[in-house]
Amino acid sequence: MEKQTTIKDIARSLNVSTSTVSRALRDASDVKPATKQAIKALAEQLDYQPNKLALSLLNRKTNSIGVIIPNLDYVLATMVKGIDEVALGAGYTVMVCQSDESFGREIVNINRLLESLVDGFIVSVSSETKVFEHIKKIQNKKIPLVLFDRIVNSIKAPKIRLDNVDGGMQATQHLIDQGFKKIAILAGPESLNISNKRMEGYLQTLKANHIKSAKHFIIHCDFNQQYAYEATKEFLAMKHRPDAIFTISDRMAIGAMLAIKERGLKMPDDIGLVGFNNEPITSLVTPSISSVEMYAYEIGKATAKLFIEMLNSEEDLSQQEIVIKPKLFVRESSLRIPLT
Amino acid sequence: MEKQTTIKDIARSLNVSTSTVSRALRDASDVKPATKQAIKALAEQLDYQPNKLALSLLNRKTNSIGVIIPNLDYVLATMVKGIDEVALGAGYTVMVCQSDESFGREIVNINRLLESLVDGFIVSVSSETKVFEHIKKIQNKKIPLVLFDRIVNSIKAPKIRLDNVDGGMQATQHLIDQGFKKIAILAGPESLNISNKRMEGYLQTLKANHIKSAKHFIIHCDFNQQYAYEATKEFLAMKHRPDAIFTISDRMAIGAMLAIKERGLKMPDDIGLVGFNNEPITSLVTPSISSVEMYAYEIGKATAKLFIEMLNSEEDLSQQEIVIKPKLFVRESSLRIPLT
DNA sequence: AACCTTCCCGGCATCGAAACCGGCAAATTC
DNA sequence: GAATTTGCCGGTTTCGATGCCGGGAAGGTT
Repeated sequence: MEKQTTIKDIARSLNVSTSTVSRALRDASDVKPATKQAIKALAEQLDYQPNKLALSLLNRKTNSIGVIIPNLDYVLATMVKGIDEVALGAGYTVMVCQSDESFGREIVNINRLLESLVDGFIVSVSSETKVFEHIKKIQNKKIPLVLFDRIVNSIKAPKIRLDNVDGGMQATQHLIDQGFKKIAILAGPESLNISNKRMEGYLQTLKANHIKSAKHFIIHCDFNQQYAYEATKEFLAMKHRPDAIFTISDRMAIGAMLAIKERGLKMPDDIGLVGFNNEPITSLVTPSISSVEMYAYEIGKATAKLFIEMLNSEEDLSQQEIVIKPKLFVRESSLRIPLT
Repeated sequence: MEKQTTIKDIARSLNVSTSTVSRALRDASDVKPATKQAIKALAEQLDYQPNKLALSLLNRKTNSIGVIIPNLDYVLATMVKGIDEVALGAGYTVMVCQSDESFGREIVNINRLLESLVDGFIVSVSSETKVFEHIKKIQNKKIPLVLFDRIVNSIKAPKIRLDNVDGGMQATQHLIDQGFKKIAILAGPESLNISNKRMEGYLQTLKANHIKSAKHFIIHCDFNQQYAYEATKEFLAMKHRPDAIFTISDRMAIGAMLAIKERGLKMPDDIGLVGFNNEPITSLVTPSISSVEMYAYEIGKATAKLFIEMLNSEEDLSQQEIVIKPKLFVRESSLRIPLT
């Protein structure tokens, strides 16, 4: 790494002061046109680029955003794309740090970026995260924070999330409408809000349809194909096994599908299946899997917009909560009665 | 954003100089134990964190790496995970910037990070990138650069890549061994090295087996399911259509599969199919698709390791090229003769 | 000739931290 | 008792860029 051209180099070469160079490059009025031109020409020639670090130090502003996410799966990668799109347009550089669903990594990542590297944080927590001191630390330092997707209710900050309850309701109501009677749910980690909300939608819908929910029809497991596969085998081994399964992610739906196929059961005749996220894979497997679209790209864009609004506005946006409506896409795995 | 605690605040509070505070916090020997303890206690209490910007400005070192990638698909996300893992362990913060396969975005991203924000670059180019001035700019500034996956031969820099020729050979030889005679290839953009190398393996293998290659059995198209779908329809509409297709990515293989199914052809009996990347989806579709594993996570880790080695070593590593061997995973889409 | 504008530019402080140098006092050595 | 060492600490400079203040020179006004 070589020494970059600085304002001093230009000043020395032309026998002017650094102040003059600075003024000339910023097109200030009080510089003699001839001097200004000479300075600009030399800056161009030497490929001068102002040192962002020096400016950040001076202005206490880095023009970058720290994005903390639990992993880089399809949904989050799509959200990051949305964030990126908006942030880049607004002149911000995005620092993506994934914590690999590890609480420790999440803390390390946040602490690193807290060292005056970013102007604010956009955070989605890991599934291991059960205490939130590291996130409150951000707020204690009065650094802007926006939560998205996997939000935390106990933290007062602007939030963007899917209407997960509604997603759970759409999926469950659809299964009921299709004539399924014994609907089980493969829920995610109990620590995650999104998991519980989707389950809440499931429970509410059962109740609204006067169907009793059964504890043994609820299994919590990690967002992981293998766990879902095994949990589904549990379901299928029951004496009175469920006739439909709602999984709160598509990866889990895939695991469930494998277990169902292995058992020799047919979808949707023997058993129905609905997933969540509407990943491309759901329409590629056989049978194709019904799934709830969560509009990840839009969530990403809305998050970045809200974040930038927060930076520029004096108002307290911490009560703000943007809720995106999901939409069920019906496919073969749950379709017994043709949709009208 | 509030003013952070600085070394000066501590100095003022305790009526010592900033130098003393600095020394105390770095555990230098020549500070009176009592003073040192008082300083440390106050620093702890005020939650003092050294300002990274100031240090970076002083030391000309940011301890962060710019990772420029064309998108965040499964393979690249996996590679980024590998890079992250190693970089984090070595004390570096990773700035991931995806250019969304856009040449313009790639330039913008690189220029932003060039403004003294990173100690070096790890780059995989976009499919639109045909001139490399922006990458040479990095080198002109003598900033460390490592290329990975989608490498550029004309640039002299350490490189980590898959043995793409070998991957193409494994796939093609396998199809030949399975009795396929008329093997077509769905190649990627002609501008991309990885695409051409995989095709080179295909051509070499045909030649080695005394099979004539046919121009109309080669179609170039973007890494895109839809394009692959349409290109495959072209193949299938031919009078003497191919009896096997090798696609250089799994997304393309999926597109091909859809076209094949639509035409009512059976795999592997009517037509064989081999993809590339070994994404999870290949084992989930029906029939499952044979694919070439490229060990993305390992490539990511190797890349970060080489990069860090480059930073710490005086040697010229620009001739270094690490080549990872791929491995074909055979599945239903191409298996006519049981493997022994 | 004295005064005032206007134009142009340099000096200095600032941001936060650390390296370097130097100085004062107490403790140790001869 | 004088000389030297050691412990402890402060001042200054540096990194790159900008903002503010002030000042010299040229030109115009009375």
